[in-house]
Amino acid sequence: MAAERVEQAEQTGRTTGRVTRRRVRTRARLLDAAFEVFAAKGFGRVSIEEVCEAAGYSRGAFYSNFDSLDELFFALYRQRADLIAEQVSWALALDGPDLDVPAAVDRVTEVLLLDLDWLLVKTDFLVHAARAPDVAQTLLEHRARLRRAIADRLARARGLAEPPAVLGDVDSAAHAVVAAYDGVTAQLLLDKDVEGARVWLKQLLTALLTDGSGTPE
Amino acid sequence: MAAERVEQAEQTGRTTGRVTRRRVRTRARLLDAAFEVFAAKGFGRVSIEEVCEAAGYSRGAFYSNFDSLDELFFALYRQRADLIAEQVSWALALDGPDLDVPAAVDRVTEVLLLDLDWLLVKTDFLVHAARAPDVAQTLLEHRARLRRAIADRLARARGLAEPPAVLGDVDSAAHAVVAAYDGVTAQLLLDKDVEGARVWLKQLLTALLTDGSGTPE
DNA sequence: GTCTTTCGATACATCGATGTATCGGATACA
DNA sequence: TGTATCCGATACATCGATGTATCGAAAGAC
Repeated sequence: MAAERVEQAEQTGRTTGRVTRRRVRTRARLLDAAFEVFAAKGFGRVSIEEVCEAAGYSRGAFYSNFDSLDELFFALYRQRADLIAEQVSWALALDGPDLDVPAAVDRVTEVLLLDLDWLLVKTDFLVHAARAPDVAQTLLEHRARLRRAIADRLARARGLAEPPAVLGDVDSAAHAVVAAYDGVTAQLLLDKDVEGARVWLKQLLTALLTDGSGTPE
Repeated sequence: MAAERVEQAEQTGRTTGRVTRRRVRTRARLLDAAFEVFAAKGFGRVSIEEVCEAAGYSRGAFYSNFDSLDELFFALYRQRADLIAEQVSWALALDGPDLDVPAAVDRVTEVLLLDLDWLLVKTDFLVHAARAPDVAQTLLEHRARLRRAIADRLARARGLAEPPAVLGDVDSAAHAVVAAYDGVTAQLLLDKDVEGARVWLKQLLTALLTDGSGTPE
């Protein structure tokens, strides 16, 4: 029942009927608390009560807003993922019509590897999605959108800049960019060296996106 | 107490004192069952009892062999990871002194992306390790060994083949290989398209390891 | 300000998982 | 084959988490 209410609210964008202020606040706080707790302990080791405690609410509040931890997790992921996606497309759009590859790589790298906690939660979610086909579907669509955005950007730049890589089309290149990101993430989750990861990702991306001929201007 | 016994047994490679046959068998069966169950449901959603049931034992057997699910998980990871590592170094060593890059890539790719269940468990373990520094340490060492093996192989091939990539040294190249592997894994976990992933990984690796000048012979 | 509706806190019932202690059968060794 | 040891099954006690039902208080409508 909690889920239906929320759905309704999201459809209108505003609260429908008598769905209200207080609710939005507590829902937001629950989500924030969940983020902290999930990041710290991992989705699999968190109880509903822990989330509520961290948020300063009782379980009553939780069950009034969500039906299960899974649902909350999903909502949390959507919220944060959308936010990141926005930042990325913003970073990609910064240049004029022609793209300065190294600069764009720099900007995107900053955004993507900024928050270790987010990477933790995101990876947790990946593992979760890997066993829930419908969730996986959603995640795949997110990833596809991201790739599309990158591919579009690269395509626009292609005419002016040098040929990009050994990878044939821009789609492959975009695919490679995402793969590199995921790859670097894995290492980062273990060694926690954010700066190192950032440097390494930049290096990797430039290697993938520019030909062997050196940095383009 | 279960842990100490096991440690002892692993040191000698054979059973010490009165540690014995039956034990080894049930331990192995518990590990196999754990693999299945973890792959199917994810580490976070599995109870000790479920593992025992799948293995055809009672919880008594479990507590006689392990102290916790975490310990079993760790043991399981080591077992399988060592096995894979062996297969990989075998695949790498197949060529003579000089390396046939595409062929080696083919072979390694077969080994690495063969078993979807293993990827699931492995990723679960990564997420687990990301929050347990000592476990992370072990995993990092595993990865370092793998990179070293790749780097060594590349170094031996370098003299004869063409310059490899835009990435400077062989260490960077090895690093990139691992990153590509992890990156492709993420996608594979979602779309479950093993063949596609294999093709894509090959493409990515050849792009990283051979210069833009085309496939080397 | 009142009145109605909604939200969230509390209390309760239940369930499943954990860990331990104990015991009977299996196994190695003489 | 006898015997001492080990292994794993069973039973039990406990704990924590879940979900629900109920109720008082807050918030919006008028």
